[in-house]
Amino acid sequence: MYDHKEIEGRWQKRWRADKVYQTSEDTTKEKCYSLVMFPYPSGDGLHIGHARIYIGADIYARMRRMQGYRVLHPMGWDAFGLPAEGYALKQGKHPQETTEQNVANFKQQCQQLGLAYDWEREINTTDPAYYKWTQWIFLQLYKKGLAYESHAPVNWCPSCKTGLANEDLSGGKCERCDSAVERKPLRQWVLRITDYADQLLDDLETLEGWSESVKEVQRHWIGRQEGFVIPFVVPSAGATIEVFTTRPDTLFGCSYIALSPESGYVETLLPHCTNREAVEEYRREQYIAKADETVSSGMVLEGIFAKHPITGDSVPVYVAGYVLGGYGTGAVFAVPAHDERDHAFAQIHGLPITQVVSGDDHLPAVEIAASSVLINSGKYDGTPCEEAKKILTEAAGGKPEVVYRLQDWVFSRQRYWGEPIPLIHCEQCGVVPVPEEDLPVELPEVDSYEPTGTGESPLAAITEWVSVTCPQCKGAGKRETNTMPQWAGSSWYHLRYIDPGNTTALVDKEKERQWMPVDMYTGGMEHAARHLIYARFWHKVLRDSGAVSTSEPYATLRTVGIVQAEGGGKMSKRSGNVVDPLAIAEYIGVDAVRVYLAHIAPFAQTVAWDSKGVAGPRRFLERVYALREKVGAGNADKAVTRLRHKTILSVTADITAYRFNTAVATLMIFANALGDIETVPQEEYRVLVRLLAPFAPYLADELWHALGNETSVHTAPFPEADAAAAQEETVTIAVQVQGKTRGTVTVPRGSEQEAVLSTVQEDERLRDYTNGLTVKVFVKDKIVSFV
RNA sequence: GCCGGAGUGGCGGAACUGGUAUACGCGCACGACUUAAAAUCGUGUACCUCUGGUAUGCGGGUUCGACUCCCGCCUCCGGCACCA
Repeated sequence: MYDHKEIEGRWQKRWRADKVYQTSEDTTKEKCYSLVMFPYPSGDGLHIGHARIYIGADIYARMRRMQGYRVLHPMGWDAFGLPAEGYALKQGKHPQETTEQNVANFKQQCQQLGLAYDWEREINTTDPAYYKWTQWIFLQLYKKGLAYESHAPVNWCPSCKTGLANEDLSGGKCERCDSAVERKPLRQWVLRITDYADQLLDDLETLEGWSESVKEVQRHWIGRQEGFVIPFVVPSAGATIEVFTTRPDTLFGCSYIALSPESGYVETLLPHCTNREAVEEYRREQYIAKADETVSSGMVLEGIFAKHPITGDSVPVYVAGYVLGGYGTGAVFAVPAHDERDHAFAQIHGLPITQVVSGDDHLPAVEIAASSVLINSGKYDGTPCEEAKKILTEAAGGKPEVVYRLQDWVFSRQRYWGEPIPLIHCEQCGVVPVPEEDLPVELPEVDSYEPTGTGESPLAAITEWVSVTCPQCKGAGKRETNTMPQWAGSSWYHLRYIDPGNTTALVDKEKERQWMPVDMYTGGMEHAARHLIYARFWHKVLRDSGAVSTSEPYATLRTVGIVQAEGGGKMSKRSGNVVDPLAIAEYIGVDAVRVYLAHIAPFAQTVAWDSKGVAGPRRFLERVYALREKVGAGNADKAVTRLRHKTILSVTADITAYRFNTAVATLMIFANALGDIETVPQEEYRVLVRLLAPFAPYLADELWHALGNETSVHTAPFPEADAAAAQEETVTIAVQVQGKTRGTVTVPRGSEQEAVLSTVQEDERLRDYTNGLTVKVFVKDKIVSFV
């Protein structure tokens, strides 16, 4: 038994002292930027999911370093945001203090896991030297007109007491605390991410190293939809309602107009309707509990009628809960015969249901058949639907329009623990950006940082911080008191690692070109529609302002599968089934935990923890350790040498493709083969130890030194194979009769059909089977098939 | 409902562009060592009516040959969900 604790402690110290994992500046080497999604350092420490991500990326980065790449493999802390602040509140401490504690703990745990990070490049989003540049990027956005102030209703979490972006919701609830979210009009800063919607969508096609599933999530999140806008005039109010539709062909089936409760049109029309109070009351209700409202909810605007743009008929106008404020124009024309929601609404409110498309009589008939034509549509009767879309749009004075599901990014939080938004409100000059030379705007020390719930950040109460001189007119000004969301710091951190100490620029241009883009980005699928869209957006803005040279930040993306609790299901503190990777490592060693996580399943696949299964990897490492005593002079026989070359080839290919599970299996086969021979030739063992090094870095270095090496195995060259030497001299080929395998024959590699057939004849059983049959197919070195 | 992914031994999984299904590991059984147990090592381990036959979620198809390709279903997991 090897003493894993002793070995781990010794090598950790040694690696640090020898700076084994320092990033190489040798630009003659090919670069490899391997990045992991940095964690929010919670009070619970690293969990098994972190470990699986970091270990996978670590195996890859370690192999690349040994292969002679110039590897950048850094780590940092995403320490601003609601969870950090919430944790500090619970502890009754300042978030600064708890963040420092948690970071220290995480860092120690990362080091224990043997992760080969270059700690000289460690970053922390809460460090003023870091968030100076987060604020700087915000100013660039502001100056480009990509940040704007809005008073529109936002998602408000009554428990977190802050406004949230769409991306912060999950099923209409707060992603953090699961509270039902209300709609609340609030002054806020919003980023114009929709300006980049097309680029974010189109450039997905260039990301060959991304899985289709992540790209699909992003495509859907962006939700580009081509349709039409049609104007409906409301003569009594002197207003025009523009509705968005993908089905202008159904215009003759319009029974009413439905407006979102949040729609500006409601505002415009209110003074002209006779039931103003009731409508306002209804809107208020809708703002609060929107989640489970049915299609039926709605209220007519009495006295208001829109003019049908083709027939000229008067159409009633409703405010309806089912119409979204943030999609299209916030107004739709309703066709109860051909839309399920409109149909349900019309039935409840007693509105006409007129079928205008031929086909299915069972209403609402939603699908358009290729043969569908218009009916009940005046002179347009008989026109095929697709054609009618254009014709009716034109007749109605409408035009084509593209809309997106993606909405602008609500960027202010009414909380303390975040980057202050670097703007000043001046009575004379309006909104004035903080001059770049005055950055960072540091978060002030406070006694109480609890959220207020008033829609204002706790910073608003700190008068001495809020009151400033206007940089423009030198008059009295007030600081913006909202802070940025947690997503801000993580939207550009990949650039900071490249040049962590820079005080004069976001990133040095030369260095940026030396490292970007990130070659291998490893993390969780949960960020597919959040962090990964935000980071791509900021990166494109930075490209447009010349700060970065690439259009996309992450060339290849690898997402990890979830580690479930023993027997399946989610790990949770409540169920008491949380597996702590470091606690396991206490008794079986870090190397065994690493090998276990690598071997258990394909990296991207969900897998359940198996407490019995972890013994296997330790046994394997024990066998490798025991082999050192059998190492001696001499050469291996041909079979072993061939296996060595085959092993090198497949382990290298597997790690490159993140197939760690099969890489481990291959290593086990090789190690088991060495276990079967009397004296293990040194050459074979040297290869085994180096192939093992990315997986079991501690034991590998121990064994490497036992072989007489002075420097770390992690700076040794990764073994290379001779493809020819990996070739078998003989092959076993299958003999099939009518497609069934009846046996095999072993022949020299490359044997022709005649030679194979004569070998078949030598086998009594196969001879009987194949007697009188003809060869249908012969594939060299693979099969011979008789019929 | 829509989109994406996956169904292979008792379990996690392997099988590259169609070519010997079940690698590797866990578990289990038996054996060795031991006073005994643990640990370790060795052997075996898809199923059956076993000279053969049947098995990769189910039903078809293409092929000399299908886990792999095509058509139609079922189940599970993940994401989005009043998107006009």
